[in-house]
Amino acid sequence: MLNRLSKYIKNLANKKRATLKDIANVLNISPAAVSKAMHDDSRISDKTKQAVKRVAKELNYQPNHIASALRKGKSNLVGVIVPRTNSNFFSSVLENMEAVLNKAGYNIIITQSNESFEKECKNIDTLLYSQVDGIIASMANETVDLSHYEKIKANGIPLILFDRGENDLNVDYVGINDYDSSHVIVKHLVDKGCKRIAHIGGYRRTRIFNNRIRGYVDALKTNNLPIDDTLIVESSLRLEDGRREMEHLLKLKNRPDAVYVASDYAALGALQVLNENDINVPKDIRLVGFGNEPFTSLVTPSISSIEQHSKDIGRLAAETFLKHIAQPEIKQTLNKIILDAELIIRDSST
Amino acid sequence: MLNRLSKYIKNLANKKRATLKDIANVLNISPAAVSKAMHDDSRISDKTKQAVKRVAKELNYQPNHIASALRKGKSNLVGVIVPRTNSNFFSSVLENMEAVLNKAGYNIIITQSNESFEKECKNIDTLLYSQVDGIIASMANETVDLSHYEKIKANGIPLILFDRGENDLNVDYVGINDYDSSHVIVKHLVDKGCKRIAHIGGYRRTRIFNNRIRGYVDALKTNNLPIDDTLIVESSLRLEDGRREMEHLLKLKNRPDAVYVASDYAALGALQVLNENDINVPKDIRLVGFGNEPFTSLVTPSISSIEQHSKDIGRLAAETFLKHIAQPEIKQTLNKIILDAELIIRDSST
DNA sequence: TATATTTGCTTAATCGATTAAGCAAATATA
DNA sequence: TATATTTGCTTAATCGATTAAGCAAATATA
Repeated sequence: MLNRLSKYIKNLANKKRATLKDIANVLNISPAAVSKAMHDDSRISDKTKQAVKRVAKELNYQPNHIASALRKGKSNLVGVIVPRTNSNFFSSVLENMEAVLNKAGYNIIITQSNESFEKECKNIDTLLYSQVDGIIASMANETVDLSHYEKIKANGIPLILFDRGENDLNVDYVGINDYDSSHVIVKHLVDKGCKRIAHIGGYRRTRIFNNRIRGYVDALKTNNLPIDDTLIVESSLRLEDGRREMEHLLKLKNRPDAVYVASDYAALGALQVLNENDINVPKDIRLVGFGNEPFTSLVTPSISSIEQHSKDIGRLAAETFLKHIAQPEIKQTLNKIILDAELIIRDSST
Repeated sequence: MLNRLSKYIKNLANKKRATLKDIANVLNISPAAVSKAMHDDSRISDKTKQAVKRVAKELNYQPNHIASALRKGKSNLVGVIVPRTNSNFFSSVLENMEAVLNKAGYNIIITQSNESFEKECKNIDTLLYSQVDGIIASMANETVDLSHYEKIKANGIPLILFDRGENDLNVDYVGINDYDSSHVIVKHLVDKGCKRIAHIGGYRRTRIFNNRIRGYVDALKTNNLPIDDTLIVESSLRLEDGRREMEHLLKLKNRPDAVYVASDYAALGALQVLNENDINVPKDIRLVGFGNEPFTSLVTPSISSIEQHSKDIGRLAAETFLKHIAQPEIKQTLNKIILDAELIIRDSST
């Protein structure tokens, strides 16, 4: 046996990787016995187990996950689709998602849609080809047609959405409460004595921005404030959109005394315009952003913002996937996990 | 044949996924012929190809990449290891890397080391188990021992390092020229009339920070400026480190007239201290950071910084991998691609 | 017309790991 | 001592796709 072993070790340089069969040959037993020994099957003797493990180490054996995936019909891969990774929110979600899934023996394949419907379709195809055991996704802004997501459901693997979801799909969802966030912000500003609160929002056709606008309008009603359509604007919420809309709001006869911006980037643009016009923030106009991007605490004055709990969202989305895997009999139904948003109050609104 | 087809379509609900065999059964030909037809083999008639493709569509056939990977000994997966995704630099690298690899039919598995040596070892094991066709990595700060990277080379798959590399490994590397970057920065500050240039750097034990310090010292010599050890400090380069070291520099009898900080976060901390002490930037003290983080253009005054060409690094690392795959006969040798760093001049140093 | 070549497939093995079924030897139980 | 059970393996099939080898029919060439 020692001869066989040393022969095999010599061949290591030539051979690619050791397989179960190689170990079996060294020990003169069947590959089936080796497989069982590696998995500590109770019907294999301790003596054999020890021998197998020793030889496995000696040959630097590494199991071929692809072969095992094919046989078991399980790849231990989870596909993830995000609009982009180049954002603090999404990269933080991914980080925590990965941590949870890794612990459970899963790896993730990350793909980006770049907010494009077409790319999103391609990503789904790619992930299905790769035989992923499930898909966790946040929808692109462009996406309206949902047939490609139905394809995932038709494949019989779990689909979990986060942040950007869609009720019609009837799948699990993890996200924050956009509607309530607006209430928290408006209440905070009212408490500070604000009476004319403007809202620089996103486009209503995107669910999350629509919810923020609805929340804003309802919160004004709740606080007995009039609704003034000139104080509600829709935009793409980039930095320059924030600048343009803030300049516009400053030209109004009756200026607002607070601005709630639905994105931190646009909020920063608004802040730049306010600073340039020597308008004191927060004394003259109070400002609140959304997303708690790192720079909100770095600029002067620091910007109050909504923390989206990216860590929890990543963790919960991963755990939801694992729950489905553990109990495959449970049919996928609409099961929403909505996290309470948290307002981080900084200098711009104190 | 129509009967067979409709039978199969009916079974779709029960059956998981259609396979080559299913298509073969419908058309009453062999699975081998179906495989060849799908790949447009010249020895298959057009009639059969059309029939196969029609039935494939009808049955919603999706090739099982795992089976094909096992047979072909090629997973079309590339493993990537980054210290973290939660950084503008790394997420941008990943984005561009993915774009190039996707086009070539590869998917990427992203793992994070969190700057931990132990996690990095685990990541490598995971990726090797997954039978990746290659690994692209940026080393954790903690990593000194390189045996786990040798394991990748022993496996016979290409290894490409970027940003954080190591000469001893003798593998391809893509990164910027840290040493030259320091020269560019020092020259810029000298051109602006600065005579006492301080350097808040990282720890010398990390290769890239060591290179930046060496570059700074040599550039001072080149410009006939004296080297003053009180103006060189090493730190972890977080925001609070920048604050502390800047406060320290301000207490010197002979204050610097410029500060070159080896990270944007520390540079921001330094800027905050300067602003708080009513020191005019750039008039009294000029400031330059490193990394071109998005916030450098957002703060007041905006911070000059070094663009690390994350897009190019991602693209080049991916292309280097593809080159190795295309020409497997080429032995892996030390092949460095060093990009010229670009100084983005902003208000803090004009 | 006789032979050579091409076309269009089939057959059978393979990539590694896993598992149901089964068998002989060892041990336990009646 | 005779039968039942347990232990420790082996045999053989399987997961889907791919491919080398081969064969018969069709077509081309001499």
